Amino acid sequence: MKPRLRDDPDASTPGPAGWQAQKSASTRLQIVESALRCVVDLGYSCTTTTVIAEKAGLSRGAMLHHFPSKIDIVRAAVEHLHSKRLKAFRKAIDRLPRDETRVRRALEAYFEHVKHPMYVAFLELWIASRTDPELQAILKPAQEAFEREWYKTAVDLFPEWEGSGANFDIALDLVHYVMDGLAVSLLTHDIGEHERRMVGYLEERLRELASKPAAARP
Amino acid sequence: MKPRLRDDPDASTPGPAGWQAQKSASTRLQIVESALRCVVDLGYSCTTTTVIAEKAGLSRGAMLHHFPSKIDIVRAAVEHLHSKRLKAFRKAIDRLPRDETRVRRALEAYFEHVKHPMYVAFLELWIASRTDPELQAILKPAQEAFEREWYKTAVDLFPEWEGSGANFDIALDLVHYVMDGLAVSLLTHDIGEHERRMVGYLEERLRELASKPAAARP
DNA sequence: CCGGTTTCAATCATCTTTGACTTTTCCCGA
DNA sequence: TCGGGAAAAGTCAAAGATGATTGAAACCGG
Repeated sequence: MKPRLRDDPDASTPGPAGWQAQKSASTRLQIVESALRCVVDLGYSCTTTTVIAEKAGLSRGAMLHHFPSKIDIVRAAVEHLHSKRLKAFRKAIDRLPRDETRVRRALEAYFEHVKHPMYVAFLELWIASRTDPELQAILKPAQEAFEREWYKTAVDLFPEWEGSGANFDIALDLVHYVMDGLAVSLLTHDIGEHERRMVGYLEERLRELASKPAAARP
Repeated sequence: MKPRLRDDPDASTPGPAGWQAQKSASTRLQIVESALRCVVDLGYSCTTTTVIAEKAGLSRGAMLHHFPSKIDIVRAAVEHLHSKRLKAFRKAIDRLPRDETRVRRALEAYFEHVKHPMYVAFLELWIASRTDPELQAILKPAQEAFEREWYKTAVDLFPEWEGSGANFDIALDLVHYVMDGLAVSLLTHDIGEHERRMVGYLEERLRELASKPAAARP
């Protein structure tokens, strides 16, 4: 029913060592991605070990061999999610041209980021972590790392803003808050004119903040 | 253990009809508020009938007499929450002076609104409703009603903007998205300088949108 | 004072989720 | 070819949540 591991094209470790054990990392990846799919499709509270195993195409017992407990799956899933978010974001930013369209394109890259199902998973986990200390202990450091990376990326992308004082921080905050608000809206209704117009408006505000005389950073 | 219903000071119906049945509406209110408290304190997924009854000070059986099923409690809780949000919001708006400080004060009123635990409950339910059709069927109409009311309130508060074309809509969207983003941020960390600064920035943008030449409404 | 109705309490059966345990299958090297 | 060990599958009991049922207590009208 399930193809042999050796034939599994999902194997992402091209290393020469073809251990059987090493190959079973593919199974772990399947489990982790199944868990994230469950969070997106069913919500965090319905993400039970049973459905994760079902969607991953294994038995529960097999899964609990790789991850002794549910929290271990969650931990691995969060790390995987964080890594994917970061990689996708950096990739999108790295291919931006260094011309006039940078602002617009960076905004749209970030907008794509929050439209992605990955961000839905993140929001589900984020909300759940409010009342789940164990999850919070896992998610908070990952998110803080992401935001630091985001800040660094922004500085890297707009080096000329670095000296522009508080305007730069305000711009980042503005993008952050508006995008989060958009993400929450997009959870329940499809994208429409309001959302697109807001991205356009954001762009104008960013250009304005970039050109305005620098406000003193407190 | 529980005071007699007749002595219950929570009774909000000052009508002359002192029916026993009428008074038991107080018990229903207790249950509903307990449910909302549970959503805020424990999250929606941990809001079980058992803890609701516990926090309300009744037995589970007694509670299930008033609300035959859990979804009935949720329905009543959503309606109560919606009503409370609306009333609190209108009250905050109605006492705003009609002077220059309107914009700032309206913003702060809305900020207070999203800082309130009530809004945490709403967010929890909103996220949960993404993957819970039954909850969505209850929550979505309530939220749409709230947003319509919000729009009407805004028009009422800033009548001179009504003719200012798309700028008015953009201003409302902007406030909406930024405040939602702030609310998500405030879920997990306390309010700080970033949040306050953003409210200040929002105020500037609203004044700008109000004074700028009207953009054609599409 | 009494009977009926409403409110409250307690118990029960069912279902789901979880983690531990046991068994079977498969891969690799000797 | 065979045996060791990892991977996968299946089984089990404990805990928790839900809804239904039954029994007790309080209140009202007559």
